[in-house]
Amino acid sequence: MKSHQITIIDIANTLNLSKSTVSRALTGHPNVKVKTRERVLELAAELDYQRNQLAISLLTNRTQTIGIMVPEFLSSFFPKVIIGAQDVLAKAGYNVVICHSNESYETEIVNTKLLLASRVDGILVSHTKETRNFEHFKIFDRKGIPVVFFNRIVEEMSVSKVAVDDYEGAYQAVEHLIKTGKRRIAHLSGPDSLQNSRSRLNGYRDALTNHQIPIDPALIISYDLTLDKANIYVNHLLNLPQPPDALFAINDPTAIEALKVIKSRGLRIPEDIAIVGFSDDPISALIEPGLTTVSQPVDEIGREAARLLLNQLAADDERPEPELVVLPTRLIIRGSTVTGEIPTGFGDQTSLPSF
Amino acid sequence: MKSHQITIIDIANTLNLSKSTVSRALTGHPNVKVKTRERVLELAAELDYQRNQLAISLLTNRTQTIGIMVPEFLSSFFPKVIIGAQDVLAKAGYNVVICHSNESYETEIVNTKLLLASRVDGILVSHTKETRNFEHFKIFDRKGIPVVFFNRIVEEMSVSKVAVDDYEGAYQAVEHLIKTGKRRIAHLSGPDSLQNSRSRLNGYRDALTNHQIPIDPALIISYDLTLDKANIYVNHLLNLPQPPDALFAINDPTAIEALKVIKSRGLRIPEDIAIVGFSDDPISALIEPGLTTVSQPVDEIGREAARLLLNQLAADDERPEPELVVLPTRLIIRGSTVTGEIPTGFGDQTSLPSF
DNA sequence: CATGATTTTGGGAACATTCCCAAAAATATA
DNA sequence: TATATTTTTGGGAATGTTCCCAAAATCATG
Repeated sequence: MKSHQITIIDIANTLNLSKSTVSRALTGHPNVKVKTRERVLELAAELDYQRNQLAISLLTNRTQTIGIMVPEFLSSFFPKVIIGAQDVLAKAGYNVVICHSNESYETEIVNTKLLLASRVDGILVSHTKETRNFEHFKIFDRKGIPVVFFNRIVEEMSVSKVAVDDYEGAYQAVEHLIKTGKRRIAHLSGPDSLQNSRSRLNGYRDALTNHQIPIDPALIISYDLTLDKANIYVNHLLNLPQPPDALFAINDPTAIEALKVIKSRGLRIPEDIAIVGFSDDPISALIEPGLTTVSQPVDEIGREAARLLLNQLAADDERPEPELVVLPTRLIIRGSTVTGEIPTGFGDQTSLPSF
Repeated sequence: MKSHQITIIDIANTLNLSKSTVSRALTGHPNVKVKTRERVLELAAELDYQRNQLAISLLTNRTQTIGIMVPEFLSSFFPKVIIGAQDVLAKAGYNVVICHSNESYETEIVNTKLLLASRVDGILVSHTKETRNFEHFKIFDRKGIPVVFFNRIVEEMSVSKVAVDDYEGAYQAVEHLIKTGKRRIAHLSGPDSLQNSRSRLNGYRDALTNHQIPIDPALIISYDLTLDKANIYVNHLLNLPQPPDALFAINDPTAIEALKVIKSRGLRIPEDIAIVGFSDDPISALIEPGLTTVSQPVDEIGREAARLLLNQLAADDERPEPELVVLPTRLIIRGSTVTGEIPTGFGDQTSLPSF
């Protein structure tokens, strides 16, 4: 049983004013006597009046709400992005609704309908690994609701996007492996449906080629990011007649899974096989050996995506040109690729939260 | 520029019907001719009509939205809770708005206002470690908006709550240490403001007392969960004239921090000092040695909290009695407390997500 | 075929707010 | 003091929907 909500009419009646005047007083409209405004504000505070955003939204057709859709949020990556975006959006007066599609295309479609139904003013999206058809996002575009992609971006849609330099990150990771003397470098890649997966693969390829190392297709395995399968693929690689002496994994969870397999087989890391991941998950600094990985400015991805969305939202006449922001990556070297001076594991300043 | 939204009036005009009839057809009201309903549904589908939830909310004073407020969501704990809750709530037709207060009392107050302004139908809350005054939550109660606490529960409010058996979990953890021969067991406790922190401390105390081990106040340190301080306290404990031979930490991040310090001092785990955490964070299975910890049914906490909220929401006449659900914990034994048969680290089936 | 019963439809109020325009009040000017 | 000007206020429409009640249409029964 929700109790009666105080409305401007309640205030108007008590003060013998019209709702129009009360509305003006509360919204800071200039045409209202100072004395009257004071009386209204005082009573409003006293009654703990809260303006009903629903009514305003109905009238203005704006909900001041942004939807953020991510494929999952169990790893620290997306929560960090969300926190960054939320911070920027909150300062601009927007609420945020978070959806996670659980890497399922079906769920993503459902979420899309949900966000449409709750009449969000815009959305920030990182699509699922299953998504190959983007019609459900184009609906937003057609309705004039701005869409910004981040992390996993969609080339076929002309909207603002935030990515990191996946190509360069991968290139540097592989180059680092080459410099430590590795020659048979395997790549556990992600699904072809993900743009960042394709870019990382390209970076891997070009780094090898530019260092006159032939590309061995047997060392490139593309998989669907289902971790228990990573296990199988790593074992497969290790069982090759000519097993790899290094592994560049599409992301940290995959790299960690590989690390488990390799350790359990009694191989030495990095002497027998070196490992590099991608994203610098907090776990990567804690395991042993510490995981060399390509870090991304995660928080900044969220902030930047939010800014691009606000840019689109700000223009009330005509949509501004879509923008593409590519943020830099940075190679973090730990014990999984080098021995000696670099402390193995536990070397980094990480801030784990408390619960 | 948002484009015009299709309304029931558009449909009514096209079909020469009144908005009332169209509304009935769409909502499945029985008093409408089958033929008419078909025509309406057909046109609605064709025009991609979406009912405007804002208008309905304004009318019914229900937003079909639930707020979830958590102190942080960088660790895997709260995201998992949120996923569980969201699943249950979505099936009951509710949307979810997520707020994180970043362990800040100030932010929590701001979030409270936000949720109040967006007229949520109910809230699920785990308060910050700073929160000692709960007036901002009582406002919801007074307005008839049900509140359910989980994980960090508030004793002074008579609302539904979901907790785990912190006392029993702590008791078993400490008893396990005693059984492995440890006698000087330290406890790095959380702030006194958290009910679960107090319960775990009680479990620790009673386990010692029941095994005729005197409680040494020098071995109990209560801290504010700021991880860099954990470092200091662990060093302090190790520097005692009679250092502890075991450490029971309030949570896994604290335990992992302790593990780092202990390893860096060259002590053996568990021979010199054993460690137990609380919550079974995915990291705990990956580090070396694996961390013995008290696991909680995280997903189920969220589901149960959502169910209790739905119970409160369902009764449209009078609020039902608040319920308290206490879920069981389970001790997960790993290499940080025992040597030998138990695999050290990497022993568990963990599912890390992909990004 | 008329009358009553039932099904189907339409009109208007209500939800809380803002905004436009007109009316009223206050103030300035002659 | 009368008139013009400015400030302040009030009334009503509009937003999109549901629900109630009355009106209209259809159907059944004698």
